[in-house]
Amino acid sequence: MELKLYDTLTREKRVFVPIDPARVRMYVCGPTVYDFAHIGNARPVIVFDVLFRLLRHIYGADHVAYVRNITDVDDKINARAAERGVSIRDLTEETYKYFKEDVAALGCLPPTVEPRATEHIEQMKVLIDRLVANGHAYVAEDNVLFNVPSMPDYGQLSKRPLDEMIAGARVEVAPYKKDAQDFILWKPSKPGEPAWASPAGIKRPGRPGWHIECSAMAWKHLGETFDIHGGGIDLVFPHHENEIAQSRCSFSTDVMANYWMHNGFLQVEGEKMSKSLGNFMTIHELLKDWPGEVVRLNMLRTHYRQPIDWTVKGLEESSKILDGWYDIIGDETSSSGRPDADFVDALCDDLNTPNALTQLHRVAGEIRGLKSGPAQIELKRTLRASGMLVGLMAQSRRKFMQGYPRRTVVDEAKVTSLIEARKQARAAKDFKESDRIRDELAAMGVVLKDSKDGTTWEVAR
RNA sequence: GGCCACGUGGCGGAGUGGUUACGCAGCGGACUGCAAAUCCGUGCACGCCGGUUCGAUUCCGGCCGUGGCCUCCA
Repeated sequence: MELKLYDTLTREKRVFVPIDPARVRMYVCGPTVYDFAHIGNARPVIVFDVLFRLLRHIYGADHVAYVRNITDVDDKINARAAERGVSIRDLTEETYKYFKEDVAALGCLPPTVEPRATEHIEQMKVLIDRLVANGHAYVAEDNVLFNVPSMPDYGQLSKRPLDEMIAGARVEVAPYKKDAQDFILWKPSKPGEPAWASPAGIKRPGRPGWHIECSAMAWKHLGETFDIHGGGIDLVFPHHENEIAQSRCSFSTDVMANYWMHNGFLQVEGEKMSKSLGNFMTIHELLKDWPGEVVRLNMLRTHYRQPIDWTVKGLEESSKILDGWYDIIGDETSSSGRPDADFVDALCDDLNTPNALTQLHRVAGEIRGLKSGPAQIELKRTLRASGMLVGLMAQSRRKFMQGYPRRTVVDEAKVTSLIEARKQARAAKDFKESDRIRDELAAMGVVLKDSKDGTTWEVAR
C-alpha cells in the first residue's frame, strides 16, 4: 500500500516517503491551555490521531513519533489567570487535565510526547542566540525580532510574496522593527508575568514569542528536519510560516518538515462559531449530549481538508450510522480481524475518511448478505478491525449503548414484568391491552423490538 | 483591498473527461394482530456564463456566493 498525503507547501498530493521508516516523525500544534477546548479545536486532534493510527498501522506502533505540544505561556493565559485569581500553573494544569479527558473521550490516542512550552525555554534561547549570531534576528529595546527580509524565500507556505505583504500591512508597526513584517522571538516580561533570564545578552527578564515555542519543541523531540507537520489551516500564516523561518535559518536546512498538512475550518449550523453568536461549543459540553465516538464519526464523515459544518442533524445521522454498525457486529469483540483492504486504501489516499466509511458500509452490507457462520464472523471481525483502525467500534455494543449520556434510568424488573404481561395479552389476542402496555413502556422511555425469537428492549435516546 | 480555499441530488458527502458513489431522509414491498426494529427494492445532482474537446460535473477563463488568513492574535 502506498500512502499519499497532500502537502500545503507544494499544493499537491505526494507519495509519503519517511526520512527513517524506523522512526516516522510528526509534529502537530496543540492547545493553548487557558480554557476548555472547543469543537473547532477537536478537528485537528481527531484528524491527526487518524493519521497517527494509520502510520502506526503501516510502519508499526513503535516506529512512529507523534509530538503534540502544550502552549502554557501566552498572554491569554496570563489574562485568564489574573481574572480568576489563580496561579498560571494551576490554570494551565487544570485546563490541560480537562483537555486530556476530552480528547480521550473522543477516542484519541495519547501522542508519543506532549511537551510543554515552559519546559523548553532553554532550547528556545539556543535558537534565538543562533538566529542573532547568524544575522537572521536582532535585538531592539530588549525584544528579539526575526528579520524577515534576511530570508529570501520567506512566504512559500502561504504563497505570500514579500512585497505584497508589506503593501498589505495595515496594522501599526512597532517603531523598533527594522521591517514591518519582522516578528517577535522574545519580549520583555511585564511585572507579574512569567519571566525567564533573557537570551542575546538582554538584561531584562523576558518570555518567548509564540512561534519560537514550536520550533524549539519540534527540534528537541524530532530533530532539525522531520516528516510531517500538521495543524489547522488558520495556522498557515503567520504561525507555520514563521516556524519554518526560525527552524530553517537556525539549522541552515532547506526544509523543516517534508509534508505540511492542514485541516479545514469548522462552522456551526452554517455560521462561524463565536461566543457572540451563542453557538460556541466546547468539547466538554458536547460530550454531555453525545458519546465521544459519535462526535468522532461525525468529524470523519467529512474529508479533513474540506470545511465542515457542525450540526445537530449531522450528529443524529452519525449516531444512527454507528448504532447500525454496532448492531451488526453485536458483541463480537475479538481483535483477531484484519482491516478491509479497500478501507485502508481509502485512508492511504490522503486520509479519505468519507470514502473509507463507504467501504465500511460496503462490508456491513456483505455481512447482512451472509448467513450466520464462520464466514460472517470473519467479516464482522474485519468490520470491527477496520473501524478500530480509525478509532471506532473499539468497545462492545453493550458498552457503546450505555455510553449515551442522559439516558433515562429505568426499572429493569418492572420492564421485564410488563413485557411478560404484554406477551400474555398478545397470546390471548387482547391487543388493546398489549398496545396499552407498549405505550406505557414507551412513556418510560423503553422501546420494544419484537422478533421471532421474542421481544428485546432498549432505552430510547 | 491583497492572498488562499470551497460551491455536487431533500440533507450530509466522495469521486471522475464519456459508465452505480455511499449514507440519512422519502417512497414501494416483505415481516407484524397493528406498529416499531429489521430486510429487499427505488427516484433525485454536479453555482452561473463562456472556452478547449467528438464529448465536461470533471480541464481553462470570467462572474456570483461562502469561508479562512493578512503579524505578536485568537
